[in-house]
Amino acid sequence: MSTRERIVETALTLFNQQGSGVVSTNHIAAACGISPGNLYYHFRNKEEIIRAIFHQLTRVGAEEYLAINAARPPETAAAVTAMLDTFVMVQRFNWRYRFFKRELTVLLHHDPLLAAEFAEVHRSHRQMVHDAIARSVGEGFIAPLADEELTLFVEELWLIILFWLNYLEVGGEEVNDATLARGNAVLMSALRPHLTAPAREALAAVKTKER
Amino acid sequence: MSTRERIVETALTLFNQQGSGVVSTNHIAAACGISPGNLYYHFRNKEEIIRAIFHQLTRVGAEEYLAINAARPPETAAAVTAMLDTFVMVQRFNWRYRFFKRELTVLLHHDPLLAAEFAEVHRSHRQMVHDAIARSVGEGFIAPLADEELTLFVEELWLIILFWLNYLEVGGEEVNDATLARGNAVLMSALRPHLTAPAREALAAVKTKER
DNA sequence: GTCTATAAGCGGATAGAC
DNA sequence: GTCTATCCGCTTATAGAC
Repeated sequence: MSTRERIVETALTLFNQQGSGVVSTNHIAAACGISPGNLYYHFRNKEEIIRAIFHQLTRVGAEEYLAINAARPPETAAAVTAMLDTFVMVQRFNWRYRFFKRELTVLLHHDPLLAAEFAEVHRSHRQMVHDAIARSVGEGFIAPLADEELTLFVEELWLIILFWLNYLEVGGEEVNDATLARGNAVLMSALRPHLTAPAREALAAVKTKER
Repeated sequence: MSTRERIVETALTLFNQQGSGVVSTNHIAAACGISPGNLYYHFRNKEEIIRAIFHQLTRVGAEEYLAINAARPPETAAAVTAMLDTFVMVQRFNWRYRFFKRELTVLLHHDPLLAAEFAEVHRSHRQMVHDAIARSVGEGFIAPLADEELTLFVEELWLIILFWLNYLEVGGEEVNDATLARGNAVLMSALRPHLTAPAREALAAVKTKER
């Protein structure tokens, strides 16, 4: 692994443990076993390291999402399975980059360049949720919605996905498999009133199989 | 206004504008027109100022909530009106103390004492939402729910209320009357599938009257 | 690419006079 | 209650040798 990559990985670990605010470039260099000067050879400043983490996060997230959803067949059962798998993937993903989500608003306030980049990714991800729901309506998995209702529904789902980890943390709750699963349960609770009868059956079938 | 109160108000303004991370105690003292030493006479450190803001926020929030909900009559129309008024109140409230919500996870990570205090308030507020929904079920305004479903539904609503402002900010959207109103629309969208027929009629009546 | 050394500045916090 | 003066520690960032 190159020095540059080691800096990014080390920074991610320290940021997750202690928060990016209290971890200085000196800390990162020391934990890497390199000198501060060397760190500044590879990165202009701390913001640039954070942006590098963000780029990695974006790339990895897209890959994992596509691996689950790119080629799923159009059956309701497959849709339900893909949806549940995606929920789990997103939760694990958020946990891996937890400092970023935890400090998101502060980081964006601090670095306008990062804010612009994130806003674009944010919109495109929300669009992906929108497309996924619209496709599911077409497949008879979700009950039809007016355009405006669909937009609000997507925002609701996307907000839960984005902030569940923060919700746990501000409530003083530990992040573990049980609390992450509860986040998925909240998502399902938001989704349930919109499911069609076949989807409910498919969901029940998947759940039965899991036991 | 006492010096202590002026420090708290000035700090709130500066934190909202620039973020608590970049505003130092020196900045606050200068903006107050007092010396750094004097500030430290009134507060042991910056965390104590932030906790003072939090205590004000908690007190004001409870007062405003009770003013709307304490003595509402048990009719469905009154329940719908109180609910809508509460949504608007909460949005304005979050905006007034926006730095606190924006930086919440970071602030709590930084100050275990604040974290403990906030967790308690958080639980009690969530319980208030729970009680309000349970009462509305009793009044025939919301369709009956199993206990587990009710808990998930409350978490869903509470999460939207807590993080709508953050959601807007991370998307690079301006916070204004229109985007705050959209937050209320998302809340209504989450609520709508659970409303009973009389509640839908009452809601439609209120909306018609508003025009 | 990597190191050492160091400049320059800021933040938190306190002592002691008034 | 309020001020002035000041200390300490730390961070960011750069210069220049190897």
